Amino acid sequence: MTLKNIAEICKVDISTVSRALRHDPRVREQTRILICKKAAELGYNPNLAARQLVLGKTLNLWMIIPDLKQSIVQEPAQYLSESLNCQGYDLLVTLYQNDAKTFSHLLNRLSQNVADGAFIIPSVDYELAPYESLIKNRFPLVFIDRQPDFSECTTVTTANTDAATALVKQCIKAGAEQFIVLFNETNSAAVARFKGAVDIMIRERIPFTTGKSIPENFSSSGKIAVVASSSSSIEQFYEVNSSTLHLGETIAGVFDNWFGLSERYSHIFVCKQDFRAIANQAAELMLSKIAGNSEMFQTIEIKADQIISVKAISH
Amino acid sequence: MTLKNIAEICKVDISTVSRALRHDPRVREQTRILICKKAAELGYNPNLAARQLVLGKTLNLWMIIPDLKQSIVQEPAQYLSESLNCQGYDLLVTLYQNDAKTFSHLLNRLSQNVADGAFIIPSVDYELAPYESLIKNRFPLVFIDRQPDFSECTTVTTANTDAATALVKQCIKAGAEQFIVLFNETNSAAVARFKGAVDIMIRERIPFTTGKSIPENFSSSGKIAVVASSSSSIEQFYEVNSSTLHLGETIAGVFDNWFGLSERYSHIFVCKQDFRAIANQAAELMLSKIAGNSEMFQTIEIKADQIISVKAISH
DNA sequence: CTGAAAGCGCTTACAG
DNA sequence: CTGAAAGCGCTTACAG
Repeated sequence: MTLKNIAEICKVDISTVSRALRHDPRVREQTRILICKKAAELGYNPNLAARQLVLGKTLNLWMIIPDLKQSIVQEPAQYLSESLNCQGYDLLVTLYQNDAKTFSHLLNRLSQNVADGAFIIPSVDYELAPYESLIKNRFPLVFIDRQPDFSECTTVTTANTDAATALVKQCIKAGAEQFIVLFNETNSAAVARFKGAVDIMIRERIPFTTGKSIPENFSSSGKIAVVASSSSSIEQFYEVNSSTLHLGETIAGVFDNWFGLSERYSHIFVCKQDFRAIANQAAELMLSKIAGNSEMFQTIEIKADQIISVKAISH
Repeated sequence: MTLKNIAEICKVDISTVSRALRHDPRVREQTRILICKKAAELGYNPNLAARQLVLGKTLNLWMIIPDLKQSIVQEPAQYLSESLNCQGYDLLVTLYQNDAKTFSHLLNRLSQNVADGAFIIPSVDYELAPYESLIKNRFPLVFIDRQPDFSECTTVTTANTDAATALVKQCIKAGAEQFIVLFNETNSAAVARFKGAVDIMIRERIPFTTGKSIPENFSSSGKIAVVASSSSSIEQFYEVNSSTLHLGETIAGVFDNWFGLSERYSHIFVCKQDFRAIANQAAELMLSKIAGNSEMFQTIEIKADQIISVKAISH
């Protein structure tokens, strides 16, 4: 069922059908009504590929993500999808499974006019190479959470340095005297958190380590806090060092969610990223890039929502 | 950068460029090499919309899902994405946020030639209406986990009735004497689980309730088991009835994952669905539908992987 | 082995 | 208010 079929049935030109269906005011109401009625009867649906070809835009936006397990992936995807729908765009989520080949494949698709822009959460390729062609062609790209190692990119992320500092302060307030800092992921978000955590410890002369085990110079009586991006890192650390850690005495500080065994810790703090604000900011930047208003590259940091206490025992 | 540009530069016809780039053996090797070299130099990328228009296929498959929070969504999405990539398809995940309007919108897109087929996890519309046009046009559709209320559909799901029966048996083996059955979701998967759970209880004359609270005729000494699709349903029940339930004595049985507070229960059983098998089966059905080999509608049940014991205390 | 031509299903100046 | 024509960027019979 195409415009041509409808044109034949209504005995008008195909161009009139096209106009009528898009409610072009130039077509006579009577003609329009007839055409729309027939089109509905026949179950006409436009062929989007044809429309895209002539208009040069797709009204699709891609979101390229490593997997579906992390909150930083799930939540922005939901919020973006919602807010972009209202703007007339469809958000299409594609997974690269932390695989560099698949990642390049998906970036390549973007160069083939499948979308008008893309949100990217990178995690395998921080080099310029796979992005080169997109960047040369000024394809609208917005990075979320973490960014590649080159400067020609726009990124929306949490104010991770400040957030990590705040998280550490909470732990100190709860009695932490020594720290294990586990922000070891090799991405810009973890690097910022690491900096935020370590800076304050150096400033306050608090002993800390960034290794996988508890060092000898840690005082056996000093209360230990472990800070990390996810509870699984902390749990893993706990298991390796369970002989030295006392059950129910360690303090834990993580981002986003706590999924660990609570009984192991005396206090658990969770720093909540403001995913809704991140998504809204990313959507806004994308739309202005598509409109051609924002040629600039910038990194926008969103303040973390709050730090909540999942568990606190009085001592 | 289009075929036309390359044709001009190489001083050949556009059709020769098209053939050369697709390695048509008819073009002379020397010509092909020149063309491919130039195309690479110029960073040529085909316009997929144009190709789709002439070929009448997109090599895209959509997956339409309610949200990203459930394992039944996350895991099949990952496995499908992986296996379909190998077959030359891109899997595009779209979210309808449990919203009927958005859901219809996405189904409508499918009628507009955006994909060659779609995997659907329904949860708002079990009626025929929104699917009608797709079904009339024999658009390849594979439902996952749950299915709509009409028969013209192909579904891949867990053998939920058997799985629920097995889960109940585990609880009985662990000492359960009375049951709370919470499979209350209004979808085909929950209905099958409900049946599997209740059937065996009736057969074995075990007292059970399907309500939101513990009924009076429950013996106060008999060990209680609660079975549900997710741990959050059980936790919610526990909180409402915490005054009657004894801490650490109830038995819990759920599907997929345990996220609850373990200390409340004496035994926790988790029935693991075989998401990999579900995804593989769904992919296979989709491909044969696209190839036109499978006009049949069928429901395929995948045996649950296993029931694991997350917590068991000896008594 | 290569070219000229038609066509996929749309949109949109340009005439009338 | 409507039609005839060109064109978006490809692919593929059909000739030669």
